[in-house]
Amino acid sequence: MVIRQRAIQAHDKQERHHAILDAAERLLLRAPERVANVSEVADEAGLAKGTVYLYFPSKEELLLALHERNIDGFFRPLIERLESQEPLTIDDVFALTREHMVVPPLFLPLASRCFGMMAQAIPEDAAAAFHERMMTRLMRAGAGLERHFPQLKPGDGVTLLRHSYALIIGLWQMYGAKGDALHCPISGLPVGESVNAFDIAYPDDLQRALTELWQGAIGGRDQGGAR
Amino acid sequence: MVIRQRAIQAHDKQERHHAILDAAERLLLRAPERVANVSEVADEAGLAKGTVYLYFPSKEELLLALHERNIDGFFRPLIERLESQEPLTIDDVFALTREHMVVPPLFLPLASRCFGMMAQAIPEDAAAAFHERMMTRLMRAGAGLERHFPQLKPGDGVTLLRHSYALIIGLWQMYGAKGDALHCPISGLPVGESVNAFDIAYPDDLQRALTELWQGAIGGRDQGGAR
Amino acid sequence: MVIRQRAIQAHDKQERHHAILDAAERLLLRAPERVANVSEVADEAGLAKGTVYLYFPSKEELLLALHERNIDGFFRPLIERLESQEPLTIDDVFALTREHMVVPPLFLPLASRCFGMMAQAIPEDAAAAFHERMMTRLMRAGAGLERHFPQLKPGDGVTLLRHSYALIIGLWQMYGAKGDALHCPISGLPVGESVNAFDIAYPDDLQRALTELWQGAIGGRDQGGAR
Amino acid sequence: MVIRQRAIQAHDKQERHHAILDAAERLLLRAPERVANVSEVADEAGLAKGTVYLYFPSKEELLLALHERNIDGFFRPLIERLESQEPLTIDDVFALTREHMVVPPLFLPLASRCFGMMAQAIPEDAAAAFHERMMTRLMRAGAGLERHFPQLKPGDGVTLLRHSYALIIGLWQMYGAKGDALHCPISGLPVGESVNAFDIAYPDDLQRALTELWQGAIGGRDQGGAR
DNA sequence: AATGAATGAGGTTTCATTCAT
DNA sequence: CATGAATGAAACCTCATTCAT
Repeated sequence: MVIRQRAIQAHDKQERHHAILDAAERLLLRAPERVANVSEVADEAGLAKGTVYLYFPSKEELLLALHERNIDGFFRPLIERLESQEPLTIDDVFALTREHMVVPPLFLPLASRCFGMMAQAIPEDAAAAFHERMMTRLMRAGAGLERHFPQLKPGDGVTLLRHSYALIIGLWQMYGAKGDALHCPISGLPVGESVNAFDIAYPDDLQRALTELWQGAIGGRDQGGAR
Repeated sequence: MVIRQRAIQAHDKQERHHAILDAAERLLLRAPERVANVSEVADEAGLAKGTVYLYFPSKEELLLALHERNIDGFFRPLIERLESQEPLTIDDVFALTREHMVVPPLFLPLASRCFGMMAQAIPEDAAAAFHERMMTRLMRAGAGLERHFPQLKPGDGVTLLRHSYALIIGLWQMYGAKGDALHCPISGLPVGESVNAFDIAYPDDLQRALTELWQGAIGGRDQGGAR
Repeated sequence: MVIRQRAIQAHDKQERHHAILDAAERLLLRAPERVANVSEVADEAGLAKGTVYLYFPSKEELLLALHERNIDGFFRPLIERLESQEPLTIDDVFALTREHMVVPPLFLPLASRCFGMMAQAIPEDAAAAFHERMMTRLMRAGAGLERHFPQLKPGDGVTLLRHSYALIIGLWQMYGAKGDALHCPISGLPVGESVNAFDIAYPDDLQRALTELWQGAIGGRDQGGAR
Repeated sequence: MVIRQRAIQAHDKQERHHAILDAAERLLLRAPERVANVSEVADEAGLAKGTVYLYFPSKEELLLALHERNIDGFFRPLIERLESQEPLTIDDVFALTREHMVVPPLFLPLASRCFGMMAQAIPEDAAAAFHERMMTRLMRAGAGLERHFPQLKPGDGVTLLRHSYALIIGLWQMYGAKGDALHCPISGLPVGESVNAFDIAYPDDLQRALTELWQGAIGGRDQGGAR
């Protein structure tokens, strides 16, 4: 994809921002385990290497921006749903999770990588700004959760979201980058034919784990959304 | 540390194996966030770089071996306890977890790193062998768990261990390498003073998360160890 | 600094020329060791990067123009003084040198840098033009010198100026950018406490060196200005 | 030149050290104005890039080492001569200067470049060590000078060497990298045919400048070596 | 068995300059 | 005239691994 025009309007810049993220996304989809270098991203976006650095201060912040876009793709509909009047069950939350985090092939690998990055490769201030935005999302969603599930005491909503996220990421890591075949729970390696006792895929495994977590936190799932 | 000149006896080789792992462990303890390079490990072990490669086929497999040693430090006492006649409560399991996984400063950072490695840097066959050994441990522990907690159906023990492990790792990653201050659940960044609603440390947070998971899986914790 | 929108009159162009040089000068004063990049110069001048290139064909020629302005600040009063009827001593020349070359913090670092540039970064014709202007100044000053110091044969005035300039620059380089503490004569490094035999600062050191040079060329300094 | 053997003996390492310096020297001779990159140096030496970094911690320190080798080529015979019983004239010193600093085509360009480097690219401790060695040489030579020229008071020998070195470098810079044709005294540009009033080459010009400097410091040259 | 010298791929970022608007 | 978005060359250094000794 070759972009010919210059991005002079703020609007065009937004668009170019997105175009670069899109390029990174395509590369990541093509080879999720590899960390594409900026050269490849630029090529894929039809831009010069230097141009990418006009839009993102470093490779790491580019990846983080992509991750945040993914995150937003989950939180935006979740919050919207939570803040609507329509009642909501645990299964509705799980469905949203599946739709926006589990099914998109990029969310989990990228989230996993971003954990490692934040600590070392993202400068303090950029990290703090990202953090701020995350917190806002999280607290809105947590508060919404508490409204829909009266069993949750103040603060429990955020905690539950946090624990769920931990489970989603932690469990995903056991399954490795493929995400469909069963992997060794601790090594993350695919289970060979000789040991197929736990023949279960990540989505179902996660569903079960989350159910148990939420059951422990909220009680029976049937109570969800009760007014 | 001075090493005997040559390791010819099998026993000596075992010893040198351990000496290298010890060296890697010391370096990792000294700087948990850094990945020591092979040179440093060799120096620390009082050996030459090439010698390390006589005992470990690659840097990654060295780290994996260290991780497995840590894992074993958890599973050995757990299985021993599970296979003894003495009754056991959920809290006993949690206490073992804390003692062997949470408190040792190396376990979690290394486990976290190994997840990333397995997918790309460990060759198929080495991974399979590691996997085989892990499976054995896991199934013995899972079976023991099922014996002690009759609410668990066959296979549930292993599943519960697996989900717990996911939670332990996933949650730890949110707290970053420090492990004491609270970090943003999604960014992994420390929570500033302005947002201190979740002022809780990893060990307590994990305890709560595990409790809810096990409660969901087993029922009230008071039922644990019931005969 | 706000600049009038467009420079159409020749006068406005001159003004903008100066504004850019002023900006470069301010930046250089702020961080003498750094080479400011064109972006910074443009920003400091309140202009766009491209605009700088309307006034200077390259970054190097911009620096050279600034250097020439500095040079002029020395030659103009020197020539004026030499061409006046008032008698003049060696010390008068040294005082002018100190005032216009040694004291201004920019002269020497910039002169030093320009030497390196001329050889490789300035195109032939621009260099020749610069050269032409320099020659004019130099010969006028040299001739004036010969008038005031009859010991000097024709051509000696220019030569003496040339050698003095070499000494000024060469010695300054030994003292590095700081210019106050003594540095190793050959390495340019500050002399540590253990070797403080030559505890002397650049201005005094230079004074002594120039005195000796002029003494060798002219004879005793007391003969200067003799009629 | 391909080097096949490994440098295991200390002696071989010295040799390889030299081989790398030789390679850098050849490249510099081929294109004095260019700064060869490490890749090229390695190629020229018949080694891999990494190997060069085994012997020199950085490109800058490599160049500095080359410069020091040059410096040594001047100081070693100078000191030897000064410390021998044989009488010595100013002209003898000038002859040594010419032979070891002016004639070798690399000395001056490299010295000039090293001035710029020391300030920013050489780490403190390496610079200090270099400095220490320079000081030793300089003080031995300065003391020897004072022995041969009794007009010099204690400390004057070093000072004179220092000022001479400044003149050598400063004047050379005016002549640019070519070193033979006349260049503009201030711009460093070659003097075109139209302005050939100062038709003199660097070696002669330097000779004259040094003569005047030493004359100012010591007195008539005929007094040199007088007992 | 042990050593450690040699290898060389790999990826980031800067910034002078151009040119479409 | 003025802008500033886009370009892309250029060069560094690290370190896992190999293999000659």
